[in-house]
Amino acid sequence: MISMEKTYDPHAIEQRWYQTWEERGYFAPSRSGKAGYCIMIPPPNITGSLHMGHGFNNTIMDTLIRYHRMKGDKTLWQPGADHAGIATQMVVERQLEAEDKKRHDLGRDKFIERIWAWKKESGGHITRQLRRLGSSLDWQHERFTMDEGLSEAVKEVFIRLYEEGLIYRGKRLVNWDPKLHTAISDLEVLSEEEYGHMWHMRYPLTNGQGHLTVATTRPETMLGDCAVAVNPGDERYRHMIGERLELPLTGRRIPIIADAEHVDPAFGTGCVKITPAHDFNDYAVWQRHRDEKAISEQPNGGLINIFNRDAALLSATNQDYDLRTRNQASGGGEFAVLVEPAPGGKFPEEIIPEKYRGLDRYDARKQIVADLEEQDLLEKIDDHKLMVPRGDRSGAVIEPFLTDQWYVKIAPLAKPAIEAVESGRIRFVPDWCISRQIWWGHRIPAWYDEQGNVYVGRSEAEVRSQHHLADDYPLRQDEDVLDTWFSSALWPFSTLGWPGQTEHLQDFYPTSVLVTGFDIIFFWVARMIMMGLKFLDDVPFKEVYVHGLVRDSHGDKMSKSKGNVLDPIDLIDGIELEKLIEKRTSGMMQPQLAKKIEKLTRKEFPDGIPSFGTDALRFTFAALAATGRDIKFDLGRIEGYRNFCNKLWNATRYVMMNVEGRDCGVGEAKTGHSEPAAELERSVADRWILSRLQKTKQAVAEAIEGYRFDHAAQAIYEFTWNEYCDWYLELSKPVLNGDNASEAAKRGARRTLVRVLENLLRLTHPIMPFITEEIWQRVAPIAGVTGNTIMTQPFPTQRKSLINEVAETEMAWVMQFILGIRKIKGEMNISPAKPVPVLLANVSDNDKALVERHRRFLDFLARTESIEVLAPNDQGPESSTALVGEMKVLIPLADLIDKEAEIKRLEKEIGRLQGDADRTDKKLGNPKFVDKAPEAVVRKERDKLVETLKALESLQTQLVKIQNL
RNA sequence: AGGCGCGUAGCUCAGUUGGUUAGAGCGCUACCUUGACAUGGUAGAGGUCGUUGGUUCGACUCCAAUCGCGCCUACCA
Repeated sequence: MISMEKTYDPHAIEQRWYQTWEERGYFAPSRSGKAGYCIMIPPPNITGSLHMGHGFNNTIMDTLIRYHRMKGDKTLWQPGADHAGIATQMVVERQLEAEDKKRHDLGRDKFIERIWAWKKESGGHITRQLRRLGSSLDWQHERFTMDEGLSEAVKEVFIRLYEEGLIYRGKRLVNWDPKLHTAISDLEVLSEEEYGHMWHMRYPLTNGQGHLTVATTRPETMLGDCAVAVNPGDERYRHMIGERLELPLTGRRIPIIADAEHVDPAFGTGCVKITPAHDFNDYAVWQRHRDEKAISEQPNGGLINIFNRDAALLSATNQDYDLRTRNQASGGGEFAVLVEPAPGGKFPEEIIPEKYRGLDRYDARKQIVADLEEQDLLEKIDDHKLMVPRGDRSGAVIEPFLTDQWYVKIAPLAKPAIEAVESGRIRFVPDWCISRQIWWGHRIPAWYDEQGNVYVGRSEAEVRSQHHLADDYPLRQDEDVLDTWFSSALWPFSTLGWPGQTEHLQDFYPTSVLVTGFDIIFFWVARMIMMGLKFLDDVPFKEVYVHGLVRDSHGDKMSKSKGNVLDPIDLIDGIELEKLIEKRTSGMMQPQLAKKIEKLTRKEFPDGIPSFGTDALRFTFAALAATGRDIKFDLGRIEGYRNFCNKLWNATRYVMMNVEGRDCGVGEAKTGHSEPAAELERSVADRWILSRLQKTKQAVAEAIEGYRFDHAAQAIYEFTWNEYCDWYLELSKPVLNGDNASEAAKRGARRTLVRVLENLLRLTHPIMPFITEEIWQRVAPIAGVTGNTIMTQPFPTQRKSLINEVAETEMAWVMQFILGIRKIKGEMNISPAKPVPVLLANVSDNDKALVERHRRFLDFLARTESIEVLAPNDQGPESSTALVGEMKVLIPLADLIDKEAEIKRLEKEIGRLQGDADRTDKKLGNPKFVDKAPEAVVRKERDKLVETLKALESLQTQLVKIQNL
């Protein structure tokens, strides 16, 4: 047997054990298990690296998985990653940028090759980090959303939805990211309040009767106005409805229209300029009024697009012109654009005065404001707070933009999902825009011919054969790819082999639980439910465990720009201060923050971060995982749990020291537990700790089943530290080392020591896999348990026969005795090591028997010099007093005890008891209480009062005695 | 604006269906290198449970109002 170091060192064991587990295939689902238990990992982005949220999330999942695996369930934890379309493309584009290249220089195929190469090289980063957390994921079945199998599932879903008319292509306003040149969904847009201005602009009436003033936050969009709307009930403007205005700077004439729905007379001037191609609300107004002659006679029916894909004003000289014509010919293509001119109409850019063509939107704004000012058409500029929508990836201000995109109809899909969740009201989000103008992702399985007809199919060949198209008939595949979330929504079944009818699908769908944070995930969950119900007729998971966010110790969200990010790996391995600073300040978007971050970091971690090990980190996450609450991650907490690991380690050292090579009364090893091989005697301590263990097992199992990982962690912590170590190990010492203890008693103690420890390790393994495995390997053989790994040992179950209330009561007496003496010593400043003579007064027969039986425990733990039972009426000499029930434990004053101190001590105790007695007395004196409260409660109060009064009397006589000294 | 959550010891958090003196860890104070562990041991100080009102014999717990903080959703040109 290798000797154990005095201090637990996680590094020596963690990676070694993980490798062993993985190599031996322990993570795979058992062949034989009973019930199926399955969790899908929320697939992390391949571009990602592990953050605290992952740490927390995976700790919870792994705890559940290990628990169920030990319970004998057929358990699968499905690993994998998300291809993260936009994020990944951006990473590789940035690399190209460093080489002074653009993705168009490479072309689509080469660019995608390059992404795959990047994935091969760097995509494993996060999965390596997941391994460091001890996550027992079934790596043999790792999946990637761009895998062949998953791509099949994506295509299959797309086609089936298309065939049912649930996927369609349409021209709509979308959220356009002018930097990434793609549409994004509502969920990828983050609106934040920013300070801006409100421009009040005058639009002159064409009849020369003055003007209307419109207020806007975006003056440059006026070039695309098709009307000004007022509320029909607004007295100020009612008479003007139908009149025309001259749209400044353009020479165009636009109507005044009435729209009650959109226009709030109380806001701004009560007049709203309508720019249908660049504002979602205006678009809705336009749809309501498009058939009115005054609108429809506007250029392009009033739907006037003024921007190109960079959100600069259109210009015939820029590339969009060519792109657009090409797109019209191909019926789709790389950039599905804009508004085609109405027959005989103008191209959009021709509507824009030449002066502004080609200007960026913000340059155009400046110019237009200046020009309006010059013509005295600018009434005023107010400061104004507004919500500015930005792309969550690029940070660019999103432009509502008119394009052709693919959509999924949400309402018919959501309906069964809602019924399933019974969540009642969910807002029907506008249909889900699923096409993205990027290259990395699942390409849309649609082909166009030169007439613009659309063919959807699994492949070009399939399309040709299905529609009887000749081989040389020109077809061109849609250039767009699907939103990454489209494939994520299929994750719970695409990973299991769908559309094939696989064994995995049989065993593990629907999965058991989805573990996820609040984040954006609501929509992901909703989409998984919709897709699951649609294609498998069943929900994708039976339960959803939603946990909070991991924040820093002050409750702030961790973010790179705040410089308060903690890396779970740094907590595991530790990191030096300088390295931590370097890490926190490198690659910053705003380098000017670096100084502040450095200062903050130096203050908070003057010595860097020490190494805590994975188990301590996991235990911390578990202990902080209260439901519905964010986690404030406090280093003090993880330090405490590192110490806990050390405590467990050293308890083991003690046990090993005492049991190794000795007779532990363990017979032939069987599965589960072994029977005693030789005669053995169990002390009250043995019976007590075994009883406590049974209750702890139950508490831990119930806590895990109820997702109360904090309760599970606390139960384990308390049992280990406060019961097993503080009391039981100490109580075992006089037995194991005592000359007068029988061999049978020693055997009993050894057996209990080692077997309780072995149980405790299995109990703790789901939360702390590494240390428990390491220790278990040493302890199990001695405890009479065989097996290659703790991972597949049965989770401990309560043995009712070992619950022993008598032993617990008896131990409570022993503990009270010992605590009483320690308290006197502590408060009287007597060294705990100093043996004291003890006298007992008011002793019952039961007390006498207990003293006799547990004498060696009392002597050892209370350090008594002698224990003498006084005659029934003998109150003994002047002493310091503690009560054990009605028995008085006396330590004679002699030279040991300070009289004044003892008086103070007694007075304090009497005061406390008196308050207690008064309170209870008052309660019992209230007839309403006695009448109305349940019998049991009243009796309890009565008993309590009697007890308190007895104790009070006892201490009072003691006080008088000492005062009279 | 709507919805949800949270305010308990200096700090981070528990507190099951209302019923003894509201608990733990860290921190703090005093003492102790006792043969598993100083990443330790023993003893101790510290809370009118955000505020106000109500229900009740009894409220940290239930109800209402209010203050403070956070999140989600939506959004007015």
